[in-house]
Amino acid sequence: MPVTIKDIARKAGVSHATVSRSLNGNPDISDRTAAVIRDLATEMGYVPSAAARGLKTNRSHVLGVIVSRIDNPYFGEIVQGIEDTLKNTGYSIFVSSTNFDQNREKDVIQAFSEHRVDGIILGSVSFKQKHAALLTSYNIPVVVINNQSRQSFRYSVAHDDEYGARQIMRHLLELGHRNIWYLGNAHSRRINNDRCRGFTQELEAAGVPDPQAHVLNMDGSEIQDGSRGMGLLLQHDPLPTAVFCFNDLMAIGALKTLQEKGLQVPADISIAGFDDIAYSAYTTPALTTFHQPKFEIGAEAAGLLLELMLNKDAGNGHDIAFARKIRGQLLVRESTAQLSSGSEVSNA
Amino acid sequence: MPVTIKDIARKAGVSHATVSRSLNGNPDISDRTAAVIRDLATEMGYVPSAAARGLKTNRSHVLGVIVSRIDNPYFGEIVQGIEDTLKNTGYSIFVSSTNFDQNREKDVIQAFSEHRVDGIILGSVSFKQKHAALLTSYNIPVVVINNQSRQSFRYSVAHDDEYGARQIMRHLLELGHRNIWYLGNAHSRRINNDRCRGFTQELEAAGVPDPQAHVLNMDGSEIQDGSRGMGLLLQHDPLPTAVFCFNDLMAIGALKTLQEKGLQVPADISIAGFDDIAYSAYTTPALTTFHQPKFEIGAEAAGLLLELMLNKDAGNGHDIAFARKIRGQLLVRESTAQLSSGSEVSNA
DNA sequence: TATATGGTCGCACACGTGTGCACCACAAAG
DNA sequence: CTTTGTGGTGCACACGTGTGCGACCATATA
Repeated sequence: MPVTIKDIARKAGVSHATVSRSLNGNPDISDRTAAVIRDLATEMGYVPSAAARGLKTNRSHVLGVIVSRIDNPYFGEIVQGIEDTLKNTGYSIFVSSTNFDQNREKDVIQAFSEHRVDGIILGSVSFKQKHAALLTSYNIPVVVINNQSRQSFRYSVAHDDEYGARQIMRHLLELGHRNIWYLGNAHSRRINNDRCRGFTQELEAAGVPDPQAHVLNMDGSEIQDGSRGMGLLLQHDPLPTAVFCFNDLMAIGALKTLQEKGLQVPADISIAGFDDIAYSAYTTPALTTFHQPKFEIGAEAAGLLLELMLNKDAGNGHDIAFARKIRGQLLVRESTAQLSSGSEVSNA
Repeated sequence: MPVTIKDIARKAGVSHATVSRSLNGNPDISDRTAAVIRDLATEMGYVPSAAARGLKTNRSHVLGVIVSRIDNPYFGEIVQGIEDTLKNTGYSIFVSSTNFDQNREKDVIQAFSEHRVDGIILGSVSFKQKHAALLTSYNIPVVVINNQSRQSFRYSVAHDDEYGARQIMRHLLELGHRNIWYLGNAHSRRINNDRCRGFTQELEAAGVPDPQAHVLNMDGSEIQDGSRGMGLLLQHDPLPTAVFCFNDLMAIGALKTLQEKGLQVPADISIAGFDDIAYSAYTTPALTTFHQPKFEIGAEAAGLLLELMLNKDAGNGHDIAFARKIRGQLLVRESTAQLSSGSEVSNA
């Protein structure tokens, strides 16, 4: 039903080839003819068909983005970063969530490949090995963000968790704390390892013996995990003077437990989170945390993908692996404080 | 580069037409031939081209979703609802954010129409009249969620804000409160009007004189607006015993101000929010609010869109307007409490 | 045996766009 | 005048898929 270049050609008394060339700025066409046709096109409300164009050019001008859930604010920021860097490039993006479902993973890949997306950004946590291999088997660039699956991808963008953990620890150490615990999450191995490594290495550098003894890993990273974990830590004697939590959600859970037990934060215990999710600024007390620049990570991934596609067009082999680490920033708020001599609460 | 039905045809010794019919389940083809071809297709890793198919069938199997920002958790939940209802229908979705930018609005519409999306869901706040008209000028179904623009659309899904506001107010009235204020947001006219109407009507029904005198509208709905608004309310004598805030963000700002001023919530003042955003459950005290079912709203919009497209295929004129209101649920948490006789704090 | 019937399948065209090559008109050079 | 060059445009095919129509063959019926 929409007007086609043939309609324009008929009205202008030329062939559709001439219309095609005119609208694409082909220099073979005389300026006068091109101008006439361009005017006619806008007047008739011509909108090119991406399907037909893609059929010829083998480029869909569509990118696929896969996350685990879109209603997770963490991914929301990443996707926003992707979209903002893509907005003037002529690319549209498919957004799909796998919801941790393997069948869904398969369906999403199927849909993406049917539409011949020009590239894919993988922002999901786990991705089954088989599906990851399937993805790379198509000859299109794939960029993975904070890769969690066993499969390692050629192009990746990730947050530098170890660096972030070190900053958190230096902050706590500067405040005078030595009896610090790490409340971790055994489920996300890679991330947890990086953050835990930052924890132990800084403690060792400060001369604290056996940091591994001060690590407690939970089976998840939700609020209730933090809450329960803090309950366990409160059974130690002497009590920790500071706790570094795997992420902000767990820190919020920790705050809740401490409040229930009548302990003051940060007077009795300092609490630090990680990631800087939106509402960590509005807890009481406001959470000290490490800002993970999710928006920038998404933007970086999109930029990398654009570059890869450009190279592909230019015929350059893109066989150089590329792994970019992005660093965030320490955010000192109200949940951490100087270790005061009286704050060593005994449990006896 | 991918295998086509012609490749399969060559290998099977049949015409590409037979392959096409086999894969589409056309009964003209013998079961034996169809089975052979289907096996061959999967073996060769055939993936149909959506572009070529769309060119013939005039159906792209793509839907467009427009929101103002994806990193807004409110829209994140809506989009998740849309995606979940669409996941087994064979539709993929473009997600674009306008970011309140008119040029961006235009670009998004352009991209959608080039790709010939089969339908559009509009979850954005404001949409310029001209662009809204442009959208409806294409002959594809458009469903609008919580419409904020002047343009009225034929098909809409919206949250019943007036109903929600009434529930909040009945809750406060049952707790014994009479000196209740509404802290509103002048910027979003339609929503604010609905919520404010619920406020005034319930107060009138309870016999409270001149409810309009207890309305304070701010120029926005962010945390700082709630914070500032509560500061203004604290200059009244007698102080309100309860405040109904336009949304949760403003309520959080209000909580912050009260905490700074040393007032207890809910002992001194009860606070209620609206929308039930994720972190309203983790403020101290946890916020009493009204749960707006964003996920269901998105799902309902997607379902409506599917139905419209089905009718269009069946040739039924879809000229009956359809406006669905969705009702949420009161969520009583810790920020509201019974009016105690001693809680009438004087400002003198 | 001739005809009708029904089941299978191929031919050929179409969708909207891009592009190599040939063609034409015209100007400049011989 | 013919030849050569050049800028502008059309012809025809291609991309991958769907589909109306007719061809072909096997079987049943008269």
